[in-house]
Amino acid sequence: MNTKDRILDVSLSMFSISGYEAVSIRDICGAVGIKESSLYYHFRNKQDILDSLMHKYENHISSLLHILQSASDPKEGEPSLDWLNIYFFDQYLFDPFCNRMMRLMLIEQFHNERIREAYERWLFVEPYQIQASVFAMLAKIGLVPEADATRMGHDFFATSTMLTFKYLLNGDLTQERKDAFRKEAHAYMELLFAQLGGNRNV
Amino acid sequence: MNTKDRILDVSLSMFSISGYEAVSIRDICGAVGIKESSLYYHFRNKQDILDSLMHKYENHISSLLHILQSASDPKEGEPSLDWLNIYFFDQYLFDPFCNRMMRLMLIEQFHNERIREAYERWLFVEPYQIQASVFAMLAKIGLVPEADATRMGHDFFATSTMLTFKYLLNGDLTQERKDAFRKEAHAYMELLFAQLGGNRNV
Amino acid sequence: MNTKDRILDVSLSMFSISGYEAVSIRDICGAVGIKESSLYYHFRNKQDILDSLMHKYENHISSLLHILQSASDPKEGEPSLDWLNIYFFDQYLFDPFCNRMMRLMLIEQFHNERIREAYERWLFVEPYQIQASVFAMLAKIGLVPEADATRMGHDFFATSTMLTFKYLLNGDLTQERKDAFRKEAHAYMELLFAQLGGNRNV
Amino acid sequence: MNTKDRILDVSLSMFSISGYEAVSIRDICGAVGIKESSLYYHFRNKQDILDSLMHKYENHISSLLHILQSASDPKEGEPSLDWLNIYFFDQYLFDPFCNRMMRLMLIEQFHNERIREAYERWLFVEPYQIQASVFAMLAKIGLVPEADATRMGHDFFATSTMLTFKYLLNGDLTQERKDAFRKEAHAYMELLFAQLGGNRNV
DNA sequence: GATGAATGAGTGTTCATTCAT
DNA sequence: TATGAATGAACACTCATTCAT
Repeated sequence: MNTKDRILDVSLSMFSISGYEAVSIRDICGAVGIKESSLYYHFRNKQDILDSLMHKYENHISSLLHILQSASDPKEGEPSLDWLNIYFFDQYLFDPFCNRMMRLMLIEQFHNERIREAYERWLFVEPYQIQASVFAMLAKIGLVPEADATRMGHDFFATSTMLTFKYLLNGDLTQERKDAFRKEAHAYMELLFAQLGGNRNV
Repeated sequence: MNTKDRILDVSLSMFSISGYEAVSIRDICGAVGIKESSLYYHFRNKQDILDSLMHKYENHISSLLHILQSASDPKEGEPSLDWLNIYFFDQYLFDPFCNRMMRLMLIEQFHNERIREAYERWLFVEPYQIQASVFAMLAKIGLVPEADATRMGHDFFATSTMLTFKYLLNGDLTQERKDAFRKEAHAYMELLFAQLGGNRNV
Repeated sequence: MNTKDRILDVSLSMFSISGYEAVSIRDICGAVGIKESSLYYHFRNKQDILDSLMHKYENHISSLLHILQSASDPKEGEPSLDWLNIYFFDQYLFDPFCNRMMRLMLIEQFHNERIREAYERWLFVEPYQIQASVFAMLAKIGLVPEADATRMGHDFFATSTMLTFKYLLNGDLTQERKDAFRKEAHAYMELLFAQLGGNRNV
Repeated sequence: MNTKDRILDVSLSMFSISGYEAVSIRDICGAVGIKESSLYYHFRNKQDILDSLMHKYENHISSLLHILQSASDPKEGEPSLDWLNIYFFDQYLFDPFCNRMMRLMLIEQFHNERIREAYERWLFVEPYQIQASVFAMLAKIGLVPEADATRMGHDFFATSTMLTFKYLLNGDLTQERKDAFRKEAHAYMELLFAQLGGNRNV
């Protein structure tokens, strides 16, 4: 990893825990192992680091969404818990970069308008829309009764949001927390699909 | 309001938006209208302001819980939407002091162990236990089937937590956000109790 | 002298020699004998020191002009070399504060518009107008032929300006330079009035 | 123009306005369009740029003096306003390089001994000697009475020095300022020679 | 000729805090 | 209760400069 990326990496780790203001350029450079003046070769100023992180996150997310979009295509039949585990949990919610960025947006939501909008968008608006389109798709392919799709989507959104804040954006992201999150999420999914009766590979 | 309380008030307003580190003694004193040196007559240091806020919040909450406990006593029959509106929404979630304190704990959750514990406790642990005891009570008085009490409690907790983070701890606490919260919460309650059939004054 | 005035005094000494940019807050505070942070109790920032000096100079000059105006009133007969020595030389051109301020304006004429205007005004515009009014007065009281007043004023202005730049705003303001200035100025005055013939107390 | 000359050109422009200290290597390289490290291929350090400028100026001046010396030789009869316009005004006082160098020496007169000496020499000593020799020559060829030569020389020096500081080393060197300078200088020359009576091509 | 990457020293400025009054 | 004056430590940042490529 080059110096610029190491600065970004270290900055994100620190910002996502202590907040932007509480982390000094000294702190970052000390952890990266460079002199303070060297940082300014790579970034115009402290704010530029934060902006670069936001930029990187937005790129990351949009490429992730592209993968998700094709992966969620129910060509192989139907969504499975594997899909949830691999794409949604491991590659997004549990992913260190994404997780730290969510924490950063959470605690720095008032830092500037860009972060506010990103926080609102990626923690609430987009997740809501994604579940809506997923459950609409499930209804279309007959896996979920049309009449229940909206309600089930709401519940799913509420539960995954609550679990995210409770386990993934609260304290250290330990294996215990990931496991607890996964366990409760899976239990909820079982319950959800149990309501539908029938046998399927959730 | 005396100087000490004005300092606390102003500090909370600022801390809950910008975070502890980003707010300086200068900022606080400027807003209160006193010189920086005067602040040290009322507080030992900056941390002491934060500690006092936490102390005040804990007192506030415990007196609120006492009221709630007696008020939620189903002597008058059963819980109603009035109860939810008055005690839970207006006096807790929407209350400026409580709301700001929740924001403060949210964005300063890593500041020290006390705040971490309070955040964990008041945003996740206690709300979960309260709903659990409420739904247990509802089951005991026959309003809710024993078999459904746990699941309904879970769902209620997930929904109210999600709505809290989405509407009340995200951006300014405007009337629009309060209304949106109330509307969605009530709609959810209707749905929840509709599952039970029967007529009641929820 | 209080701290604020000592800061101004030291700053002027340094600014007028090395220029604003070349003098650091560290330099100033070192010479004054205070810590750098203490300076910011008295001045908002470095620029504020320069602004205060300009403000002080403008006040000083205008009060000086008031005195000059009444002093130059030819009630006692006519202007004399004493008047020139006391009011114009000693209290203005040779005065350490005024002299340093002129140097400062000279070398910092491009620093900002305020200094540019002051430089233009106090080194060229006002001196020209003052000599014009003085020679007009001399003509009115018959000391100088009407026909020669304008030309003599021009010459006087040219000579005193040249001498000022050559001796008083060039290198250290030593006694030698002051003496050289006074000598040449007096010689010029003798010459000037010699042209008029007659006997007078110049 | 090669890179080295472009650096000198840009540096002089900036130094003569803001002063040596206020102009950074960054500023210069930004304006030239090279990276900071590249500058050190052409100059040993920042001071070396200033030294090169002084060196260039001294060369320029001495070659100018050679031309002047032969040109001022009254072989063609006598000095004319053309001579003044072409050699003294256009090629010296108004010349962008010379003008900027004079400003630089003016505002950086305390930077080091070399600049102090150059300032003293080229703004006061040499101009005084040149006029002295010119008027001596004029006296020798009978254009000016022996008795008046010294006084006229003094006056001429005073006026041209004053006009230089007032119009050419004060603010931007606009066409207006050049015109004002030329107009006043010519008017003064007319006056000076008018005193001598007779007819000549000044 | 020019540059990418780095650095030690220094810049102006703000920080929370102290203390005599 | 409140403030004027001060301070050590830290702040983000810029400086001129170096050196391998």
